[in-house]
Amino acid sequence: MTSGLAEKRREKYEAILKAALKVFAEHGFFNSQVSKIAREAGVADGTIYLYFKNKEDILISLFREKLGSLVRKFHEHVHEDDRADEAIRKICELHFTELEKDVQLAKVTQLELRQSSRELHSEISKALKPYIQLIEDVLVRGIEQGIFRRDLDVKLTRLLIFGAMDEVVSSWLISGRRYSLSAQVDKTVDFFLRGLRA
Amino acid sequence: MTSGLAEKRREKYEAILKAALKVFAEHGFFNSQVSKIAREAGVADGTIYLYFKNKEDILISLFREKLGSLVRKFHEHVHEDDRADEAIRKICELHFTELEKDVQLAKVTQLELRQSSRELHSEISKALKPYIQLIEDVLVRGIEQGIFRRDLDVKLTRLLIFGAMDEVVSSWLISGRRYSLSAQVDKTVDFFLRGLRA
Amino acid sequence: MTSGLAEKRREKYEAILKAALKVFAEHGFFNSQVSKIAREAGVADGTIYLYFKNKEDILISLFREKLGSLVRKFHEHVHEDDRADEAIRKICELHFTELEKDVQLAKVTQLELRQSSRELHSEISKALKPYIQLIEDVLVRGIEQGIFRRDLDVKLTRLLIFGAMDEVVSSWLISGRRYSLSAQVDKTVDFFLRGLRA
Amino acid sequence: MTSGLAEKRREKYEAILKAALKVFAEHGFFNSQVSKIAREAGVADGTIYLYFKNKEDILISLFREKLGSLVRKFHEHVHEDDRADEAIRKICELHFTELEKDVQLAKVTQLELRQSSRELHSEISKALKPYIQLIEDVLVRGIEQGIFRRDLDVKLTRLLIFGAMDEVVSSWLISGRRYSLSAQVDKTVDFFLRGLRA
DNA sequence: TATGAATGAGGCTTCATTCAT
DNA sequence: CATGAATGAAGCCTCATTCAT
Repeated sequence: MTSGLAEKRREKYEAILKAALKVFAEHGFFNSQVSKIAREAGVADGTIYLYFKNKEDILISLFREKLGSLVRKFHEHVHEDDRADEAIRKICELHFTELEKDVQLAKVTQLELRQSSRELHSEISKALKPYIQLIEDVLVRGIEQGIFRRDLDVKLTRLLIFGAMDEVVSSWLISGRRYSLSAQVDKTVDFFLRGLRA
Repeated sequence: MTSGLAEKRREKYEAILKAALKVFAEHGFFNSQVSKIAREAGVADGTIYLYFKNKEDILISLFREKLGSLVRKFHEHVHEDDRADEAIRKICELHFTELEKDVQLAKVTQLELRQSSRELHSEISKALKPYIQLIEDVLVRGIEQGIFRRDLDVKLTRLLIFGAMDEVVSSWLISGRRYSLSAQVDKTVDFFLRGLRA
Repeated sequence: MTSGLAEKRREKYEAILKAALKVFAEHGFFNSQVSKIAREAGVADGTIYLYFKNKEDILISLFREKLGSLVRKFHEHVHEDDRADEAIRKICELHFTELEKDVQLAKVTQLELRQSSRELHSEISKALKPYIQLIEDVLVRGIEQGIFRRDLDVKLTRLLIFGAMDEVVSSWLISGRRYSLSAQVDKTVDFFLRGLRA
Repeated sequence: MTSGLAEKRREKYEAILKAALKVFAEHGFFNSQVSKIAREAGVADGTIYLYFKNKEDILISLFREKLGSLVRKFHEHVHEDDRADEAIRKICELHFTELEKDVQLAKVTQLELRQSSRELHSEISKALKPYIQLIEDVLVRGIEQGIFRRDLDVKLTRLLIFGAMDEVVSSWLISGRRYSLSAQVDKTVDFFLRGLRA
């Protein structure tokens, strides 16, 4: 039997994060009040501070948790022995479908990702790093497999790929999600692979 | 001699915007105080409100002015009879060199571009529209010139290109500008053109 | 023991109103700062806003509470089966003695009663209505009892009576309360009854 | 020929007062901005301060001028050899018709008359004094003429009369002037005279 | 005299955080 | 652990008044 106590704690922790995701997505970080998150989570204002250091810590934790589980999902679906071009397709597919499934996460990711505070920035970079790294790994593998060009600058190219996908998601959000995001996968991947192939 | 009155007004208006750019770049919109902008501009707090409706209006005006002059610069350098591939190169070159020259503008663009407030968002989208449109125009021209693929989705592709460049700039900023941004032009354009060419 | 929670809340609510009464009486609504009321009430500035929507709401609530309890007092002392002329005497007596007892209330009533803001005005009219109505009821009863003239315009006359008493109080306040207000009851009522009697 | 200079000055002085009357009547003293008065008067903000010490001085001057001319009008129409009861009728008639003719003055008189500041209060009392005194004079004369009761307390009764009329005007204003004010003269005077007659 | 741009003190209100229960 | 009332610092904005032109 797992500890009922720690489990209870974990549950409330997640309830608060879920509430925060909703509130941040709706109003943005600076226009979200801790009290609103508390109400949404069904706890008292003070309770928040038993689980998080401060308001910013909520956002950071949120990114860590959410991006962590996203990255895990990528790793589950992209394997070392996959062909690199298939891996790139898989990555783009996951990127678009996962954010299409979880609009709140998409909003927070796109709208709050580039906020201000020093601490925030480095934390978010840290949380994103494994994903960017995954893309780089695939690029390296593709070169080794002879599928991608040898002269690729993998550090630069991973940014081009991530940024391009990121912008497609942002634009889709700003448009009010008036079209299918996942329907953009094929054309996007096509553009990438032409840029990558040997 | 030309009207000293309107000129004086224009000068102060620009002094405030210049101060705002500096303060916003350093602290982000929500962590910037109007009083700090006033001090930086060498005017009284109240003076700000003779030139701007409120704090948000400063940011919006800043975008309008800065992006407006950027877009003008693009139009000066990219001509209708240019080869589309050369135009793409020119765009990327300007994008990187202009932001490398004006780090504060880069910071505000990257950090504040995706802020929250409804009004803000639509204003910024409006300000960016002509640039995104310019990219699209070049793509269309490229297809007409037989240089780019006929099956390009220009609406999607303009986002891929803009997003990729945008991410390179962001990453460069986050890195603390430890390398040359304009040195990335060649490899970036190479990647683009492979994705675009017929 | 009864609920200490709601009781506590009520206590603080009344402490703030009491403080507001004092401050408003001394400086007038527009020259009173919320911070001064808070200090007088022994609470933090922010606490005020846990009990009142804004500064104006304090004044409105003050009127509602104070005039409400005044009106209640009138109803306790003036009964349906009283002779109408005795009822008029009672009303004037209470009007003068109650305001003589509570100078701060008198000041706020006289000085702030006719302030500007739309909302304020209608709220105050609403709070005063039952009192003016009480006077009218007594006039109607007097006519029915055959004590007062049948040709009285009760809507007009209630204003004459209220206005006359009101002015006596104002003048007494402005004079610096250099004479007894309640000592004016007999002569005032005498004047009224001559005007009313059949 | 009168001095064109002083005349010009007088004209602008009155233009500002007229503008102030309009603005104060519409928004109340505390919600009226000096700049709004200036705009209404067609002068620059700074010009106001060439004619008035400060904002409060505008209100005080306004009262002095307006009440002064009102009082003059009363003196023109009420003569020493009139019967006192006719004089009372004349006073009430003028009170109602003059304020009915000049709604702005009525509003300022009723709404701003009892505002806060120390200086203001005493100034207004001073400006009102001659009018209240006029009523008292008539009362005294009425007693001498054997028309009014010998036992009248003239100091008190002048307040009752003024207050009653004042309230009728206020109520008429608050009602949105939905009925004729001057139509109330007969019944009002009837009430007064019953209270006064020997 | 007249202007009106500039000033800057000051007030209302919000909200992250604390702490007594 | 949980609560939520209370705190009080801080910021945006207004507007009476001044002064250089």
